[in-house]
Amino acid sequence: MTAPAPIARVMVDSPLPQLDRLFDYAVPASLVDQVTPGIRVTVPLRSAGRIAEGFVVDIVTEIAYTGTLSELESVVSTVPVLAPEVWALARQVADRAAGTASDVVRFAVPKRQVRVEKAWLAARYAQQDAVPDAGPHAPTIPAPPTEPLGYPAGRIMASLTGQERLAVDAVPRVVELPSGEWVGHWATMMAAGAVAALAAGGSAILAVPDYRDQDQLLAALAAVLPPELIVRLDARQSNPDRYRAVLACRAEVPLAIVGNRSVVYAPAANLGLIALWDDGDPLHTEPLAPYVHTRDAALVRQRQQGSALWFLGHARSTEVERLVEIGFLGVLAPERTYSPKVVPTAAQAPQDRFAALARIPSTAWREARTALDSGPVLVQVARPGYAPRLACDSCGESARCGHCDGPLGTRAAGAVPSCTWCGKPAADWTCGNCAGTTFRLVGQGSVRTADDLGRAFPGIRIIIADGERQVQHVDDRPALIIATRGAEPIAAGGYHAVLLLDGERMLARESLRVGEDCLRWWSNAAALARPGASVVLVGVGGNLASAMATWRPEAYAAAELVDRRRLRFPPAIRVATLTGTAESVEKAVASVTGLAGADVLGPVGVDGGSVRAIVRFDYAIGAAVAAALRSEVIRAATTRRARVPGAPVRTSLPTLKVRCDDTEPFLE
DNA sequence: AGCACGCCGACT
DNA sequence: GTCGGCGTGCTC
Repeated sequence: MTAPAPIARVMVDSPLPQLDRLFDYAVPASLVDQVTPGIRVTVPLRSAGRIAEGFVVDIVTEIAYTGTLSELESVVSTVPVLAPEVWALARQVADRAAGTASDVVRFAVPKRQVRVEKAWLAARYAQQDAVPDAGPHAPTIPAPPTEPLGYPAGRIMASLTGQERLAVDAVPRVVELPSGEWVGHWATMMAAGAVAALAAGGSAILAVPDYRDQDQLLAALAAVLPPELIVRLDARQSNPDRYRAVLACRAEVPLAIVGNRSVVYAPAANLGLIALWDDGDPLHTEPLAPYVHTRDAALVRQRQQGSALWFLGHARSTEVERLVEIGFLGVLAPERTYSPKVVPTAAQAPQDRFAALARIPSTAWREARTALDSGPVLVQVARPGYAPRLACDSCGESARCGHCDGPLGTRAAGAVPSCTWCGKPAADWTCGNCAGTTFRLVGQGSVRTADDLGRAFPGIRIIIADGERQVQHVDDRPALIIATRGAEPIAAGGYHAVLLLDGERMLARESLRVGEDCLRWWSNAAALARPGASVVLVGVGGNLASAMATWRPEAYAAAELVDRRRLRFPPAIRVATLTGTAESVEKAVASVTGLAGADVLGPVGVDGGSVRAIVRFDYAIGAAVAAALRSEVIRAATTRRARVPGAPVRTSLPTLKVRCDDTEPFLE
């Protein structure tokens, strides 16, 4: 009796939706001992001639397919780069988003690096040959965290052993690490979660939105874990480094894996914790198809692998609030209330002449004046540069770029204005409306605010921190730090006062999420203040100001969610935007209109002759809607468009695009 | 994507 | 009769 011939189930590495399923191939005898799940192979596709790359995702002996099987063409390498749990994750994430698994696998598996693979294989065989347990470098698994960190004793460890899903209210403080570096308290909390996971025998995936956050987290981790247990995996690394990191994740020992959004796809087989910092930050939204938010990928993965799941933040996103309200997430709050002293201030005319000079209200000016006697003061502004906008002096029209029609701004006092879109300087500008040649400045950027404050506070050190001038840390000496939102440095010991200046301007942005975003920007800045320091919120009232003043961001999120439910806006429901030819969008709409719990807005015409429709659907029918839309995408990709006489024979543009859970579906 | 299969007009 | 046009559909 011969053993049944093995059959490899292969995911073809192609972006085509019609190839997004498994293909079965006979494993030739010459390759049998090399073929394992996760390896890269090449396979013939559609009779001889065409060779495609793919990943073996499974090896079976029986399949439903009754046709004649082709054979695997070759093994690209024996390194199992697509871990089984990552494949399962990619499949389900793609299904949920009506996308293709190979699009998701792109985030999980970097481009192949032969040198890195060879080094990894060599190290693995060396390890296998070595005497077991003899490694002098065998890392010691850390003991569970003992520091209470402001949370009830034992809760961190309990959440890991109980595989709890939690919204964690971060402590709005900065803390000093043993190294002398100051970081947000949240970073030490995430590090504690990682230590707890490792102590319980599982790896931790820690996802942060940007590199500044990542630096804080890495510093906090370095204080509690040996470096060999920390893996950095982010998009800023070179491809070889990323590839090395992905392979390193597959170690026997549990690891702390740190990175930005795509780290959620890291191949951690034994997963103890997935923790996300600041899930409301738009950087957690993947800008590539199928546009899956890190939060959603984490939710899928948590269910598949059964780890603990933490969403940490100062402000609570409406998405997390919804999950709390339906009982899917518990809440872990600090043992006592840590609230920054927030002082909402109307944008009243300043009485003080110095304050008038800087256009800041008297209250804010007084707070800054007092605080500057003893330490650094943070001033948060909305925009970088000098004047974010220019207007024609005679007719008042906004000044536009002569090349691309983008808005003009200035970067420094007296500087030649330049386009904020294309960057081209506009040396001899004439108004397109009235042919005027002089303009006036509109609004204040970080540089102009710094100039004004410099005059109001003569002799005070001024530091500007924005996208161009990155400043991560400042010391505890008196200084005015003018920072654009999200670029605030961390001050040793915390700021002695925080002024949030451009609230009105930030709120003027047209967005469904504008309130949430502002609350996030302001509370993240407020969390950099030292205990007892004043946080002055200028020119903002209403429930946003009271949410800040009472430090109850979840109350704001809850109220916001009530509105979204009433209006049937996300995240109360899910949405999918369908873009494409009138015919394909109509068909896709028809495929979901029969489902109870789905309704459609549009279609309406958009630029370029396409149309767009928005499907709103309840979470309960998400799988059905995504499946229906996905099959419409395949249909649109495989059936040829009806020929228009006289028009070009065909275009290679896809006739239907589906995007699920767009954050701003109703704008554009 | 590519490439084979298939069903209608000009050719030896 | 059949050679080849490209529209249609499939890929283990």
